[in-house]
Amino acid sequence: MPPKRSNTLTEAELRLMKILWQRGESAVADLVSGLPDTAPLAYTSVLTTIRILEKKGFVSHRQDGRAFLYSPCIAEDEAGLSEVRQLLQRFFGNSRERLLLSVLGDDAITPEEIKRLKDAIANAPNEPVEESE
Amino acid sequence: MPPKRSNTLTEAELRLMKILWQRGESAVADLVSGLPDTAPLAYTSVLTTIRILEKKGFVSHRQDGRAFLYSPCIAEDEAGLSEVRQLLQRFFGNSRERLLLSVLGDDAITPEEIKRLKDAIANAPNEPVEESE
DNA sequence: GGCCGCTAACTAATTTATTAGTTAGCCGTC
DNA sequence: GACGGCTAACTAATAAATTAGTTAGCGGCC
Repeated sequence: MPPKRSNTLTEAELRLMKILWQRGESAVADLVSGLPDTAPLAYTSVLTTIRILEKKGFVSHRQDGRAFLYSPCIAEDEAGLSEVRQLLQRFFGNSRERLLLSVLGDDAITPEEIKRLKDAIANAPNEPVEESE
Repeated sequence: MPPKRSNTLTEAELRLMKILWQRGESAVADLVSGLPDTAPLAYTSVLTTIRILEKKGFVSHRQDGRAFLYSPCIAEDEAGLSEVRQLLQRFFGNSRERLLLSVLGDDAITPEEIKRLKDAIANAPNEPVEESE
């Protein structure tokens, strides 16, 4: 059995999604010009990747004259959360506590960051936030 | 440019690493029998993957009679931390706070989990842990 | 001593991921 | 009305990932 299509964003896909999240609805030419000069891509390369993103359901398009305008189907936050859940499942037995302990135990963390984490969790509600009704 | 070899563990690779972390030094036959009956793999499939893991530097082997015994080169914690850093870089602009806010904002989190996270961070030192000297 | 079974090594097949070239259609310009 | 430039669609090339078959060597068993 060959590898099945990833449900997460690959590097090339994420690069495009970041531009879309930043710029909003964009034509392919916009995406090309939105790429950093240090790592440009050919128009056709971007087109190929964005069509894969559409097949995966991460973006949709509408026609505008001759060109297609692409929009993200999920927000950046949602994509990040989806990746966090993936990580939780793969490496932390779905334990958010174990994930947090890993973050806290990282030698590269600074005291200021630890303080910010403490503040963030202090302000967290004790119940998960309900969807507005 | 084709995709460059991932620095992270793929699904097939992670499955084997988990067995190695659990069992410690193992022969290929041990890995095969350590796989769940619901998703077995052929001996040669495991062998192929474990050799890729060795090429990537995740495992090393020593000879024991005719067989090779494979051991993990990194601990499960280290591998998890490495993935967390990857996630931070890819989706959270290297902000641990933004990652934590994402975890806390997950609808699927339970009040008990939030409490455990609060406890965990309350017990965290204000300075990153120094290596023992 | 020759055969059986286990091992690692090599080969193979399929799919995804990444990058980009070629093609064909449309629209405006000269 | 033909040409140039833009577009999407199609094709292509390469490497990685996943799974597994084939080969060759070595040791033990009858």
